[in-house]
This record gives sequence, C-alpha cells and structure tokens, in this order.
Amino acid sequence: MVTSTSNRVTATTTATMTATTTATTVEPDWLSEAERRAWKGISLMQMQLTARLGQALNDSGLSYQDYSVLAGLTDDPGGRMRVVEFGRQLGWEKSRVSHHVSRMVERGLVTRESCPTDKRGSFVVITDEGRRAIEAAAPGHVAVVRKYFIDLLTADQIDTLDVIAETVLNNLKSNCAEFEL
Amino acid sequence: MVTSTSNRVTATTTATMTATTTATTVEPDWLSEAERRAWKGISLMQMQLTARLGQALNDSGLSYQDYSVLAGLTDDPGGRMRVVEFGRQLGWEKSRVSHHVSRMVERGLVTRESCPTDKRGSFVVITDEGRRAIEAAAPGHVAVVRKYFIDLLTADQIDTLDVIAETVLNNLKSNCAEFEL
DNA sequence: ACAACATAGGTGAAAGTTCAACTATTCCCA
DNA sequence: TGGGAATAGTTGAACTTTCACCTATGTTGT
Repeated sequence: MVTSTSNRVTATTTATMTATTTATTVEPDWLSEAERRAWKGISLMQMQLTARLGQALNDSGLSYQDYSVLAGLTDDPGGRMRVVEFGRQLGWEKSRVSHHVSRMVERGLVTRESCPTDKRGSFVVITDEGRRAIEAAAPGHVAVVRKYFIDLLTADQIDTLDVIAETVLNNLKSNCAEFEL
Repeated sequence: MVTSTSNRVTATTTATMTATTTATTVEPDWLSEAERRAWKGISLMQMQLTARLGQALNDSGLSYQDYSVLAGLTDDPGGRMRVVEFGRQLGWEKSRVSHHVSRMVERGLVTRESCPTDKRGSFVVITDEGRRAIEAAAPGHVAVVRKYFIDLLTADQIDTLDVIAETVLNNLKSNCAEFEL
C-alpha cells in the first residue's frame, strides 16, 4: 500500500515513523497520518479556493490568471513588470507567461513594451482597459478571499501560514541548483 | 492601486484594516499586509512544491496527476475507486477525471469497470503495471515531500495546517449551494 | 576583444484542462 | 407508478499549459 490511509497501524506518538506493513521491499520514510493529511488538505484547499475564486471572477470577464497578472501590474507605480518577474511571482514558466500575455494583449488588457536597458527583455504594461477591469473585479475578489479563507482563520493561524510559506519558499530558493528552477 | 503592496499606508496594528488611499470609490475590505502575504505565499508555495514534485517524478514516467490517481487507488484494498470520488478527493472536474483516466487506460496503468450497483457509474481499477509504477515512484516522491515541506516544519505547524485545511474545506462544503460545487 | 556560456523571451506542436452538451440511470415525491 | 429533477459519466471543441527548440542579447573570463 502506497499512501497508507486504511491499511496501516495507526501512528499514535512519533511524527516521523516508518511503515509497519507486510510489504517485502525496503520501507522508505512514509508520512505520518497528520503529515499526510496536512499536505493533502492544503493541496485540496488551494485547489478549491482558486476554483471558487475563478467562479467569482466569471462575470467580470477575467480569469483568475488574468486577475493575477493585472494585480501584479498594479503593484508597480508605472503599471509595468518584466516578463521574467511574473515567472518568479506567480510560479509560472516563462512560456506560460508569454502565451498568456499574448492572449491578454489581444483582449486589450495589457501591452508589451521593449525594455531599454536590456534589449532581450520586455515589459508587460497595463492598459486603461486593464485597469478598469481589475478595479471592477477587485472588491468582489477580495471579498471571496476573505469569506472563504481569511475570515475563517485566527491572526495566529495567518501568521503561521506566512511563516510556513516563507520557510518553504526560502528553502526552495537555496536548493534551486539541484533542479533547474 | 488594487493589491496594495507599495502605495499604501503601512498597516501596523489591526489585522482587518480598510484602505486609506485617495480613491473616490467606496473602499472594500482590503487584505492586511500579513493576510495578503499569507495567501500569496501559500499559493506560490503550493505551485512550486507541486512543480518540484512533478520534476522528481519525471524519470519514473508518471506525472504528478498520474501519481495522485494511482495513490488514490492504492488507498482502497481492491485498488478501485469511483470516478466521482476522484473528483471529490482531488478537486478535479468530472470531465478532467474522465479524460485523464482515458489517457491512463491507454498507457495500461488503470482500467475501467462498470459498477454493478449503479449502472451509471464506473470504477477505475489499478492494474499490475500501475501498481508497479507507483510502488517504484513512491519512495522518491515521499522523500521530496519530506525534504521540501514536512521536514522544514514543526509538529505544531503541521497541526495548524491540518486544522486550517479542515476549517476551510468544511466551510466550502457547507456553502456549496451558493455556487455549483 | 572574443569565445563560451547564461539569460530573456518567443513559437509551434503536443498534452492537459475546461466548457457545454448529451446519454443513461437513479432518486424523489405526489 | 410515473414524471421531473438530480447524478454519473462521456465526448468533442475550445482554451490553457508544457515541452523542446530557437533567436537575440548580456556576462564572464582570459
């Protein structure tokens, strides 16, 4: 058994136990029940929340991805951001950014501008229409984040999330040489 | 400004402050800096972790999605699960499950069987090949979850994540009538 | 100054996901 | 018991994301 819900002796004490099944192969360090639930739970939570967020944006004509891009742009005083920076902030591959921006350009939400200081680079710049779109969508969007997420949690829980995310992301950053990110 | 990083009076005290910009429209309940960081951080963390997980699975010939499906199946003693149940556990739309299962059937990892008690339904059943695939992939997969996530956190933090996920997901379940999930 | 390498970004095709529509079955209740 | 609504699942088309490759520019070391 590979993921261990039903057919395993229940872990009562230690967080890092090893499996005690009857399998003949070498046992790796399985996850404890709490660890597994935390990981699966957070994954599913994230999925459902972004799905809900997407639905809520529906009638504003923006997808959650569109919203994320525009939100990134409004964080900059000039409403512009390098393509590569989107990759970092959103966790998107560069070609995903490129394709998505192209679609948004066609819809008039953003434009591309070449970067004077690095001729390889290009900026994504929000248009007036893009600004109108996100300003119309933002209150509803934020309300959903609040209603289905933030307002259900204590300040301590939110702090903990903040710390966890920072810890995990910093660790990934330091170890990025191991893979290619 | 819509997402508030740079051009806003910094929130120092209360968690639920309202924006103090010069905008003329009615101000909705923006997120505090900590709330925003928690949400963005967890979103990005999830993204990066699943990307990393996917990379780690690469040479096993399984995608993260494949792994999730097979892991679900091995949780059942008979190695079978209803299509609709996948939707719930993974947060996938039913047609996504259907398409993905079709691709996995073609690769010999699972088969479909009709459900005797509900003739509309169908089971997804893991094959020997599927079992071999996930058993080969599992140790490495779990090791990555440990290395980049679980082992960076305290037991308290993991418990908190667990509680948060349950809280949020339960709330979504109760309010599901509002949308269509 | 130049070769070698790294980085920014784009492109087309393939793979994956969503959306709307459709069939078949089951559930409900009058 | 039958008619309407709900549920399980599939399908094809449209859309999104990934993958492999390509160009152009920047960076570094000698």
